[in-house]
Amino acid sequence: MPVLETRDTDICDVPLVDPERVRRVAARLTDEVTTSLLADTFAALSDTTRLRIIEALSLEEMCVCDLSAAVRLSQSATSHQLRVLRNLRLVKHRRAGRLVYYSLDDDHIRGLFAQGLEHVREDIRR
Amino acid sequence: MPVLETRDTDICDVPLVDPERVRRVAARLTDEVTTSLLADTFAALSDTTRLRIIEALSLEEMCVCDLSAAVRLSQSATSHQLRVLRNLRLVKHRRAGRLVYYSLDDDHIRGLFAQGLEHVREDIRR
DNA sequence: TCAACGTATGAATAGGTGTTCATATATTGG
DNA sequence: CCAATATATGAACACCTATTCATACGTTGA
Repeated sequence: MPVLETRDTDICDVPLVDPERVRRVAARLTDEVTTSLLADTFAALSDTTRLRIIEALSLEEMCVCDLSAAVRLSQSATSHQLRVLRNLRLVKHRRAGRLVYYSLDDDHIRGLFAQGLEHVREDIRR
Repeated sequence: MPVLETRDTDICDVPLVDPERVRRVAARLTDEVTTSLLADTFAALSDTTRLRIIEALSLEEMCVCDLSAAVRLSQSATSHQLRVLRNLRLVKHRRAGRLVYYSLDDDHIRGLFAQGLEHVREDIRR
């Protein structure tokens, strides 16, 4: 977590152009806790390997071995990333003997993924 | 960019449980270029500082000075982050004398932000 | 034209992240 | 109960990122 600057007296080191606007906007910003969780959620989607994992699991439930093959990632790396996604409660898992099957546990993520894709594709078109 | 593992002969180092499924899913994964752009887009949203900037600019157009005050960040750090967002074409800017006004240049991002917020808030509720 | 001001940027640095390698854990077949 | 197998995890390492500090750049008022 980067150090957040605190300015009690003067908020900014340069004179404000429109203090009223600054106050107004600052007052409407989402609280820190929520923003932090939001950042964590997007961070889960900010890596190509996790995106591939998420997309794969959004298609079908898979065991770790098959998943790692499908996304072309080592078993270990796949497992590490699955833990990240598990901690964020984006995937769920069930045991089946020695196998562990993972699947998406969050429809919002599917939605974010889809909406992000739409944006990128439109961006590519230009 | 992390090193991507390549396995020509054997895709995985462990025997596959369901090779057909692996093939099927792998075939449907989004191509690398698009996935990479998608990851970049989400990466822009994966930091609380940038999220605050994006939210502020989604409310009102602001000059760098006022923006840095509103999001409680140094002028320099704000400027650095604006460059990141500019490179991703998420914000646009216009000069007004010595001032430079920034605003959101991407409605999709507003949508992603909103949808992400919705997810997080529902998550907090539980 | 020059000083002042708002913004941008390069370098340095501290902290974070993703992978690999080695190994531990859990489950089952024999 | 033991060997084999699937998955998980800790440590190490290379790379990336966000901030600060110093300074450069661009614009304007005097």
